[in-house]
Amino acid sequence: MSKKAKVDPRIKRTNKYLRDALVELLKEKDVTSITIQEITEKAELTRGTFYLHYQDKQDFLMQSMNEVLEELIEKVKPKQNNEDSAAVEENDESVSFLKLFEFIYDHADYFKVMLSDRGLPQFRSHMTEIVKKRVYGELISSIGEAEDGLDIPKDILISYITSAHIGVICSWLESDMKFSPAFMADKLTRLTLLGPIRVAGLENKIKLPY
Amino acid sequence: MSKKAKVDPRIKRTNKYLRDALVELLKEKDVTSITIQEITEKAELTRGTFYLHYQDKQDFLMQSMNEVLEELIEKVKPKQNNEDSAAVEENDESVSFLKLFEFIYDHADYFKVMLSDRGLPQFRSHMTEIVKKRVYGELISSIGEAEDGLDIPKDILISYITSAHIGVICSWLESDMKFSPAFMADKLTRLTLLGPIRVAGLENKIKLPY
DNA sequence: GACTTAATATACATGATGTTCATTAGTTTA
DNA sequence: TAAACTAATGAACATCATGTATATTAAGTC
Repeated sequence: MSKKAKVDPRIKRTNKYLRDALVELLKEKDVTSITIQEITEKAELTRGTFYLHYQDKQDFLMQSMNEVLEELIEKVKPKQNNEDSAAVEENDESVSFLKLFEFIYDHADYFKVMLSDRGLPQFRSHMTEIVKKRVYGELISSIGEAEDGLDIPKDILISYITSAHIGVICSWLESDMKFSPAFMADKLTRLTLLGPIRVAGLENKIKLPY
Repeated sequence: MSKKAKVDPRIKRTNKYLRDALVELLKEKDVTSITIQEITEKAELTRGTFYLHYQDKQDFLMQSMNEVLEELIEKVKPKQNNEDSAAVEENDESVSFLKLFEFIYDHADYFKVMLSDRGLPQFRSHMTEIVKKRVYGELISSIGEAEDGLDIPKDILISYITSAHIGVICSWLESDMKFSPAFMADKLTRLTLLGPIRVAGLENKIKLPY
């Protein structure tokens, strides 16, 4: 299983330049108004070189997005009970949310612009799918496949929790990561398990309609 | 106060044609790859006519978005205690969420594409701001301006709830409004007040880490 | 029916795209 | 180290969407 296929260093260099240029440009203007011209100029490459590697702008954007997000998926994936690594699956799920925040922290520049409305819209939906899988996993591991016993349609429940997560991540990025990844992962887990009102300590002050 | 400034019927007609064409095109391809050419073709207008009313594509998109969302804001705004309308402010907030779902239901085609990743990214953030205002209003009216007493940073709390709302709305649209607006508004309120786990009836089955 | 203004038809300059090909420069390997 | 590959460059070209301008026609207003 050849993990790395010995890719020409010039290609790696070119790709890096193009992606760095993209991130730089995204700080100034939205992805729609960025041209291939501008990207290659900032990368100090010829426009022809761009077309040597990508079909068009969309292709380029999707490939660079997928590269980052596949790395994220790998990092966030719960460890398998492999041959050597003995069963350490205890707090697996909350760990995976911590890893999520840590990864985003390490790529904050990129995530901040890509999740803003200047970024590639597909990035948000891809992120949402990734988080949804983790949320789903957390639920399943807690309650099993119990589809029916719920008092609320399952997809509404999952969408509520998932989207809440994305929103908290965005507001964290917009605050320039005022809090630590560990703090955020903890608060997010509590928000979901106890509900926003109880976590805020407002359960007495608020009028519950039932 | 002249509410309507007697706008030429030809202009109204043109605008309607352009916007209808946009929605049609958005069902097939994403907003980025739609050209002014295509819009005017589908609208059966000249390209010159487009530039008689809008500076460019972005201007057109923003104006049509704002028109719809300003109407939404008006509908969702809690009724003032006006001269005539006596104080009926009882369940004001949950009513406003119901109105939100009803409005979206009436414009489902538009909201569905605009909130998807084919739509205008600014539409999502604008919607988020609108919902955030309502969420904020609901909290304030329940607990007052109590900034400090919270066990969690206020902006995290608000972001959590707000984004959860948007997510539920999106999943509802994607399911082609499987449930009624009243059902959705009710479930959403319960999800927030009781928390997702309690609403699902899972508080016994799940391991609470505290 | 006269006046006003929106829509059309047409043309034009500009700029980004995507493709091609000969040439130069950097990597690999024999 | 020289030969063989292959990536990057430079330049040219056709195509297409954009944005602007203007004279003409059609629709709405008074």
